[in-house]
Amino acid sequence: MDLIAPVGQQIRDRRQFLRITQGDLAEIAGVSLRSLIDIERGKGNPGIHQLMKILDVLGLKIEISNKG
Amino acid sequence: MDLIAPVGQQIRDRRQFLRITQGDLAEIAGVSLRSLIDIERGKGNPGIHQLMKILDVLGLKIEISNKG
DNA sequence: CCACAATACGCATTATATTGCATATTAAAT
DNA sequence: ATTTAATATGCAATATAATGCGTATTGTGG
Repeated sequence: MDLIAPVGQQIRDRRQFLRITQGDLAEIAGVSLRSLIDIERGKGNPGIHQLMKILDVLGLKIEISNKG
Repeated sequence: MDLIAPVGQQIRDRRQFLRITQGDLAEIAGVSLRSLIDIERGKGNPGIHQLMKILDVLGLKIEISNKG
């Protein structure tokens, strides 16, 4: 049931592209390092707020679209 | 702090387009009617699983994209 | 190899979402 | 206008996410 794994991967990819650590991203986004780690790893079930705080810092956003 | 209001609105729009009730959608998606109501209204902070269960039934999906 | 930084995980605590129930409000149909 | 369905809200109970701490593992530069 690893529904958010792809989302976590995208977050990680983008973070690494920007060359910032999990610790820094977590602090800037205002979430715990622990939470960010879990999200990147596709663990758990983050709230949409939590997710948006992180995406915001990375210059990303959530979109709803039709399924292929 | 109504971050998910637009998401809720999209869910509602799509549901109404499909002419199903909140009760039916909630049941099919496997979430409580109460939760669906709150999400459509932009209240609270649903988990991504919760959200995906609903989007799935509606033939919608979450995408991560660059911010404009 | 060694030291240091970054990432990861188990566990307990705290914060918050989810749910059900009762009840209210709103909308639709006859 | 009356009845019935649909949508909405307050509240209490339960489930689950978020966090912090300690520690382990992995990665990286000297």
